[in-house]
Amino acid sequence: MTDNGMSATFTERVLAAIRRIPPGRVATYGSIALAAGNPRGARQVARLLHSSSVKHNLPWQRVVNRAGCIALPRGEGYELQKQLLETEGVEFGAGDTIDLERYLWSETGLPTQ
DNA sequence: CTCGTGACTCCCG
DNA sequence: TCGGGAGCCACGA
Repeated sequence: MTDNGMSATFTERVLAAIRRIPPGRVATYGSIALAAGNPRGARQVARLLHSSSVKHNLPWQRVVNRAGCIALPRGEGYELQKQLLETEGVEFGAGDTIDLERYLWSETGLPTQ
């Protein structure tokens, strides 16, 4: 009771941040964690996605690693994620990497060129 | 309470 | 250039 219900947990904020990623854009685990208030929570973001992506109906495909690559292994969602992103207009370059300079979504105003 | 886990990331050699 | 190791930390059992 000492705490009011307004304080969202890290998890809640992560889910909210992921939901804010617009179609055709991507975010990294680290950027989501940062937006959720925990710059070191990248791994938790990954874990949350793994356990709650489908359950919470999240745009999980818009989260990639810092290198702009899909983190999922081949055959375990990799192909699906890539296709979902391409459908949204995200282009993949050599090595199936996404140009983060161009597609990375930032919540802080984002001057994306 | 403790312990294992993980779709990460950074730092070295 | 590339790979391995360690750090981190919330969540579920």
